[in-house]
Amino acid sequence: MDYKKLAELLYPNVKLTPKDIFEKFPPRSLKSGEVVSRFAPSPTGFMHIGNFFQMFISYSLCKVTNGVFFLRMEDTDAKREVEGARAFIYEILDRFGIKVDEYQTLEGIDIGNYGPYVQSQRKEIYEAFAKDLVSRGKAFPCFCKKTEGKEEILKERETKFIENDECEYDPCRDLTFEEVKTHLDNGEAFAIRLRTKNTGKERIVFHDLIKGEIEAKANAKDVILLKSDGIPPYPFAHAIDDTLMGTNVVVRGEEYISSTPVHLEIFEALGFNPIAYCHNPSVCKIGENGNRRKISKRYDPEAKMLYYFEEGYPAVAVLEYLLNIVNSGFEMWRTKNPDADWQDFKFGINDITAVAPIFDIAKLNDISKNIIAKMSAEEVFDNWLKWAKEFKPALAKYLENNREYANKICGIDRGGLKPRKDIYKWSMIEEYFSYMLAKPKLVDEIDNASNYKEFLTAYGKDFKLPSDKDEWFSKVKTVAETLGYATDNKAYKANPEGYKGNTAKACEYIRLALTGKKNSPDIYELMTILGEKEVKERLTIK
RNA sequence: GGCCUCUUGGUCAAGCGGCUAAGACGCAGCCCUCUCACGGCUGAAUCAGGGGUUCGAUUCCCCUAGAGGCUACCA
Repeated sequence: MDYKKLAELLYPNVKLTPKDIFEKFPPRSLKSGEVVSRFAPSPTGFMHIGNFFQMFISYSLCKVTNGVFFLRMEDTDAKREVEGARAFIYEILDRFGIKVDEYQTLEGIDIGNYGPYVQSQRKEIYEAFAKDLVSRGKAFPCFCKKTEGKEEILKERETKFIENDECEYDPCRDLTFEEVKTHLDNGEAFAIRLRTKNTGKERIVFHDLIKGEIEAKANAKDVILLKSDGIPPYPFAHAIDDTLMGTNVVVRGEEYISSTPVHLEIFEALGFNPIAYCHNPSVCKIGENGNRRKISKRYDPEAKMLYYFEEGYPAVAVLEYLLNIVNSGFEMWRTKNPDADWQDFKFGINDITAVAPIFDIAKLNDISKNIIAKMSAEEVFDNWLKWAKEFKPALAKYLENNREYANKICGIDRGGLKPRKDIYKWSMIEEYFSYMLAKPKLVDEIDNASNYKEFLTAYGKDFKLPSDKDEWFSKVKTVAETLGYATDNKAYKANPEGYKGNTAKACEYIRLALTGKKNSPDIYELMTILGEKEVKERLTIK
C-alpha cells in the first residue's frame, strides 16, 4: 500500500506540513524550572469545582516558577457547547483574580504567539498532522458509520476485547486503496484512526508528578484521531496543541490516567516528546450511603464555582481553602505568615495531595471567618453592598440609603486585637444582624418569663443611654443585685440556688429583648447604634 | 468482567524504618472575662485487614477488602 498516495487521496487540499507548522510555533525560550501549563476547559456552561481545582494547581505551578499560564478553549464537541459559556469561564476566572497570560478574547483576538487558543479554529493544523500520519502508515481512514448499528459494534468490540484481552483493531484498518476510493466516490465521510502498533501484550511505564511511576497496559486500540467532522477528540488535540504551545506540565484530573497510554502512543506516532503529567484527584463528598463520591453539579450546589459568589464568600477564602486541600504545606505556612498574601506561598508540586479530598464547608467557613475578621468596617460594608447589588437588589437599596447606619453595624466588635469571628459570607449578615435592621424576632427561648419581665421592667425604667461601657455595666449590676442576682460569679457558682441568676443571666435577658437571641455582639455597642429611644422601646415588655 | 488509582482520628492532614503517631477544622469540658465573642488550656478520636522483609514497621514487599476512575467519532 502506498500510504503517501492514500494521504493525497484523502486530503488533496491539505498542503501544510508538520514542518511548516513547527516553524510557526517555535519553542518557547524558558529559564530552567519555568512551568508552562494551561487551563483547557470545555465551554459547557458552568464551572465545576473539579475543573477549577485543576486550573488552580496549574496556575499556582506557573506562578511560583514564573512560567506561563495560558487558556485554551476545548470546544471540539459542538454538541455540548452552551451559549455564553466562554464568557462565563472568563468571568469566573476574573472574579477569582486569576491572571491568564495567553488566551483568545471573546472578540476572537489571540493574546500570545501560540494561537489560535480555541481548538475549533485549529482544524487545518490537526488535518495536516493527520495527513502526515496517514502518509506514514500510522493512521488510516475509517468509514464505519457511527450511528448505524452502533450498539452492536460497541458490544462486539467489547466482548472481543474482554475475551482475548488483546487488541482492538478497526475493520477499516486494512482497506485497500480502491476500497477507500470507492467509499470516497460514494461521498462518504471518514474519520481518521490511529493504527496502533501494539498487540495488547505490551506494557508501558510513565511518570506522574503526583502519583509517581505508573505501569499500565499499552494502548492497543485504533483510536479515533479525527472525527468525521474533521475535528479531533481530546487525545489528538491534546498531543498536538500542548506540543505546539510549549506546555511542559499537563495538569488534569485523575480520570485521565487510564487514557494516558493512548495519549503516549499518539505522541510517539507523531514523533513528539511526551509531556510531564500531573493527575490531580477529584474533589469529593460523602454520599448518602457513606461512600466517597465525586462532587457533582447536580446534587451539590458547592460544585459550581458561582455558588461561592451567590453565597458571598470572599474569593480569597475559597482560594485559600482549595490551597489548603491541594497542598499540605499551605496551612503551616499560613500559621507562620498570618498576614501574607496567599500568592507568596511557595507552592510545592511534591506536596500536592494524592488522595481525593472530601469537601468540608466547615473548614471553608473557618478560613473565611478569619479573613473577614481582619477587614475594616468599611471593607465589610463595601463587600456586603457589592454582593447585595448583584444578588439582593432590595437590600442593596436599603444599604445605600442607610449607608452610615449600615457601616456602623459592620463595625460592631471589629478592629482591635480581638475581632469577632462570626461572619463568613456576605449573605449571612442580613440575617445575622436582622435585629439591627428591623424589630427583633424572638429566636431563642426565654428560660423564665417572670424573671425576664421583672428584670427588664426594672432595668428599662427611666432608661438613659449610658455614655460608656462602665456606666452601662454598673447599671446592669446594680439592677441585678437589687433583684437578687449574684454579681460575683464565684459566689453564684458556689450557691446557684441562692440567686435568681448571675450577671450573665441578666445580660442574657437584655440581649434577648434587644436582639431576640442569646448570642450577639457586645450589648453596649448595640445600644449605642440603636439609640436611646429604640432601646427603650425594646426593653418594654408588654 | 478487565485495567488503573487511592486507603493515618468525623474532615483536611504531618510522618518518608526507631518516639507518648504533629497541627488545623469540628466536637466536649475548663479557664479568662463586666455580657456575647475573641483568646488560652485540656480532652475524646486515626495508621483498613492479613501475611512477609527486618533487631524493629504507619513507613518497604505481597495478598485481601473497601472506595474511586477508565473501558465513546465526551472531555
